[in-house]
Amino acid sequence: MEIPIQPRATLHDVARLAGVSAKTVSRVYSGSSRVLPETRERILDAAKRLRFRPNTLARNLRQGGKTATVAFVMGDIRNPFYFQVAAGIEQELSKSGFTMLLASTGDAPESEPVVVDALLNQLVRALVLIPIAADQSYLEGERHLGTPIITVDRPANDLIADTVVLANRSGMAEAVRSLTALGHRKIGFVSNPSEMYTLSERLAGYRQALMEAGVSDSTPWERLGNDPSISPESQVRSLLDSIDPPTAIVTGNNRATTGAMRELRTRSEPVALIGFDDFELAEMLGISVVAHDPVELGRAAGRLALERIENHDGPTKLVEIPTWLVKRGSGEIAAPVGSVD
Amino acid sequence: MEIPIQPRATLHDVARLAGVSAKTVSRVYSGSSRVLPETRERILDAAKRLRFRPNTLARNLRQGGKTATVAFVMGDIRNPFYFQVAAGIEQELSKSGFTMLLASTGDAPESEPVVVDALLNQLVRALVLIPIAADQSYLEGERHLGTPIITVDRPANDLIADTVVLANRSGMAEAVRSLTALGHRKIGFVSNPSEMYTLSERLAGYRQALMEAGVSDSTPWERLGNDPSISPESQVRSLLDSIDPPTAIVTGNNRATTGAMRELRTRSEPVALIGFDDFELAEMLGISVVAHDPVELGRAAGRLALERIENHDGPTKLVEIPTWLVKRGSGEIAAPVGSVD
DNA sequence: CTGTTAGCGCATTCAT
DNA sequence: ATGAATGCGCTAACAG
Repeated sequence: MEIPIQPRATLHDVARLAGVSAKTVSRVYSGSSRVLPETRERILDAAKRLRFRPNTLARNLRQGGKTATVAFVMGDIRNPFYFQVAAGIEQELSKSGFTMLLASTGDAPESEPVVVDALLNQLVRALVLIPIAADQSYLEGERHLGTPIITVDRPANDLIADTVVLANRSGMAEAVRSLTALGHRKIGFVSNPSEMYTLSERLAGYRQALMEAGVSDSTPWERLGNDPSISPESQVRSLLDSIDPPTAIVTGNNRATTGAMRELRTRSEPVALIGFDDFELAEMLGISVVAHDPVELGRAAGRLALERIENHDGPTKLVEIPTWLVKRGSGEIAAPVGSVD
Repeated sequence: MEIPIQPRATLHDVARLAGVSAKTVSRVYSGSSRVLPETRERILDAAKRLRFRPNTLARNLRQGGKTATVAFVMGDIRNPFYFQVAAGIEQELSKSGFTMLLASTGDAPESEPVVVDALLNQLVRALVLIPIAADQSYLEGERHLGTPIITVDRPANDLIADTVVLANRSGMAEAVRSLTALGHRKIGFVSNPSEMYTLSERLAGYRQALMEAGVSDSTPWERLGNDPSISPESQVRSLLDSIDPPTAIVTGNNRATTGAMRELRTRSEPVALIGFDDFELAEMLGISVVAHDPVELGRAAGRLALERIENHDGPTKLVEIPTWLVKRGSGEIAAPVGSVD
């Protein structure tokens, strides 16, 4: 790296070398107004020789302090789900020439405002956020400054903002209905600790579908994992070992599905299983799931951000990304005859 | 969203309201020099009332056109491997107050220069790149302008740059040695089309270990998947159906491992299998793999970027991230007696 | 400890 | 079609 670092050329340097004024060079790069083809040539030539690259900072400053970036703040950066979302956002933004600034809160609620603030200082044009703090009211000020705020995967608390969520409730309800249609009535719900909002929505969908099938109290078969130290496996175990074990199980998320599979593998009873969230080897393993497209979640958020940047007005939007039931066998096991009391 | 958007306050607005000069306000926000506690109070108070947020654009411009951002350009944004890398980069950068600008080339080699250029226009302080174009010489100019360039996962072509790669060769060699130690000599190498560099390194490690075990020509057992339309399954099938089938198989990457598993499941012959790249359910499925930490790959790249930003000089660095063999059963199947001719 | 002057690199007036 | 002044918001360099 023995590089003789040369200073960065400016408009003026290019102008001098090309024998024109700075403004003319500026015109070439803004693209808008017309420049004589031959002077343009001379300028581009000079720019190339000087490795000129217009200073976005200065340009943006002059144009009213606006950048072409959107911030995305997520929780645990290792969670593949969030990265799929990030992928979607980036995909959508790049179509419009925007770039994405990415940061994570490391899943620490108290760091959310800090991280968000750091990004807002970069003068982003919009903020996409997976809310993790208890409360997003600290963003109220920024919102009044005209920065569009979009939350993903769950709504913000104490803040008006556009939101993109999965069809958690209806997706889970569909899964449970497919089980009740096969005669199941005793259906376990297992979820390891997960974010409150999505869990409660999925649980609501589960209860609703059971209600429709005539099961009014499903609490005996619910294992909600409020205690993080209890593994999904052990929850499934407790279900199956109970006096009145379920004939089918639905899980509230990816991790719970894996845990359930692990436990069911050690059992001989045929228990139907439908998971929430698809995963890579689910097809090979024949696991039925409520699938969805996390990338689409991101794309929707990206579009929402761009729309708001274009036009700040209009009512708050709530976008729901569809889920769909993928039948791969594990969920298509009929209830044993006589299993319904 | 019926927000009465208020104009953004500037230093001067705050100064006026607090009854001081702009510079004093500036001092409060730069933090460096001392300001009388009571004036500081007044200023912070005024700032809060005006929802003041220092304009990073202007600040950076004034301070020499430098931002606190690093660009990361990756190929296919849906590839979880790259996102793990991104996670590592972000993790490391955020420690030093830098943020990451993220963009993807959508795996289209011809778009790499375009995407890179867009990010460089944002005046990033360093560029981390997963090279995908045939040639990175187009970055020579930027390098001379002092922008550190770090490539990840594979070296750049025709460009001097710091590089972080996996220990592809030694990792694969270790896996193959563990098989030869169990008596295997006929070991298949299967890889679906993957990036040239990593594949050739892993192949080299495979060949080297076989050489050590006295197998000088392994080509009959190599299935390199240069044709994207040929699935790993079919390659494994062709191996097992050959006149002299292998007693063990190593795969060149994640996808090939899954494919191999799929095919081996349909077979009765006990064939040892070791995959390259770990995956979520490998443990549950008992698949031995050459594991590595993609996040660490990113962290190393992030550190390298920060080092170079601090100090541009010094020799080009090549960092190799270790891999390790995880024995879960599938690779610990001894060769059948008499399988060595 | 605080204020004044100047200018970062560029684009928006208004000229010519 | 091109050029000259002016200022975006902020901070370095100097005052005082």
